[in-house]
Amino acid sequence: MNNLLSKTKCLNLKWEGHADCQHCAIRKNDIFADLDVVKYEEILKQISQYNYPAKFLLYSQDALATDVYVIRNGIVKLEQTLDDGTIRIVRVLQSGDAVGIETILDDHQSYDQTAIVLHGAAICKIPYSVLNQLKENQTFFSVIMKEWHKQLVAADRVIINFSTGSVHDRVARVLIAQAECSMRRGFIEFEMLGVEDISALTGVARESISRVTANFKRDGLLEKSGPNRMRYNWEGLNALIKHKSV
Amino acid sequence: MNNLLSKTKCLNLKWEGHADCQHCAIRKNDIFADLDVVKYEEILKQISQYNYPAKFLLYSQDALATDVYVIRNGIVKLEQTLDDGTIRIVRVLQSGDAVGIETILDDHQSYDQTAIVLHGAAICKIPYSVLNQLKENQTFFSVIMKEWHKQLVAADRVIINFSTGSVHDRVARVLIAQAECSMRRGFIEFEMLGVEDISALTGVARESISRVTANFKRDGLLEKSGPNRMRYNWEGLNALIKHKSV
DNA sequence: CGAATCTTTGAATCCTCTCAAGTCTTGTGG
DNA sequence: CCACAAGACTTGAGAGGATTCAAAGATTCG
Repeated sequence: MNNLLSKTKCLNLKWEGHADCQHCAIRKNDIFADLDVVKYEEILKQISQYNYPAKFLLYSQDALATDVYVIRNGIVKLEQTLDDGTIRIVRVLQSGDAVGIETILDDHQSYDQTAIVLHGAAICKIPYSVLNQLKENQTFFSVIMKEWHKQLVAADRVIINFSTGSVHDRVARVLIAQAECSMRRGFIEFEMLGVEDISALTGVARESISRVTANFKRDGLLEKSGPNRMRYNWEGLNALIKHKSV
Repeated sequence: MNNLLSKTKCLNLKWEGHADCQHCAIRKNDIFADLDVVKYEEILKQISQYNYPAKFLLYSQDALATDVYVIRNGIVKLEQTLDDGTIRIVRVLQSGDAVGIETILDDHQSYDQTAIVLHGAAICKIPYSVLNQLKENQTFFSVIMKEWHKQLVAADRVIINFSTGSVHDRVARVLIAQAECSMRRGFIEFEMLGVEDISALTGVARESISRVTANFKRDGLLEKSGPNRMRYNWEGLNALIKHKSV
């Protein structure tokens, strides 16, 4: 545990003010899409927005669940520690996703996982009290359903794409997922996950991950383009998977 | 796909009448825990209860989501087919769990997985129309939240317990989960999952599963006690895992 | 009872892990 | 701004584990 804390950052948060939900880019996916304007003002004040640095610990497993976080920009991992101390990432969440959605459960217990920011992220923090006020709202119901659903899809992705098949395939699928994510934003390069994280995401030894990515680089599928940044070869990466499909 | 259908059963359902929610053993976990009695009667009529045999196909991936099923008794697997034809079980659901909960999403799309009954199961079938009527209800909100949460816990269990570590450990954890399930009901034996299913649950080759279970039998941890039935050695099984911790 | 399906077992190969050492990065303090 | 230390990544070699293909043995169900 101390070990974990020593590797994560916890201080010096940049306060970005109250959330500007009116102009939020992801508001179409947002919890506050159809609230009436009167209640809107009061509720808004309780929501803060921060820029979190990489490795920032949002909350840890078993801590009291007090806030739901909504990712405006960036990536957050949810990880769980096994009996033998192994860490396994159970989902990777992105722009528009909710982090710590179990806060909304009535007997709002503790968080199920530890949430850590992967790449610098802009995140809104929504206290339980706000969520509680909204439970009467009709549209809130369906929006929250969708959030739960997104969590499930993310968990299933870890099972199907990242925990199945050879190490070669798993890593290829992780990279493709990363590339897809930045392709959507028009980039041809992405911030690389650390070997440690890919290992925790795939359940494969660090060294094995390293060997495979090294091969990808030699084959011209990946190319370093800066600190922690990779330029990728989209067709090449996808071909790795496609070839396998009988 | 045809291959799949040929292995599942679809016919000769025994109609068990409208659900008897008043006397339902799992009603404390049930969707209808706190509904007022007036609406109760109308809604009840739309819910059917069946006894499904093993291997029964409840619905398949991509079929239109029309009903949520609630397991009163038995086990249901949710599986997903990968690009290369591999089948992976993404969760195993039990008494009290909801199957096909994505039905409740507003744009009620298709099912995300294929649902197949593992061991004979008593299941209630709840049409979308019923769910839709209930969305106004306050307590319905929190009950449904819990159902989503249970799904996530089940998915995480597959990642952490069944997709991590050596084949030996994964199989041991599958057996322990099965044993736990029947221990809760006071039995010292349980219905064994087929090799095929354990394989799809752990992402490990059938033959490897077989080898490991064969060893468990030799070591006196498992003992055949009937067709598909196993008597288990609780301490022995758990010791397999405990020893590994640190 | 027999056919079809599912399970067990063997042997060889391939893959992945482990341990260990060396290289490269990153962040910090002088 | 450079140098150093800590941490992260790469690489090698050997051992152990898992997969594959193939064939024999059990079970189940009609």
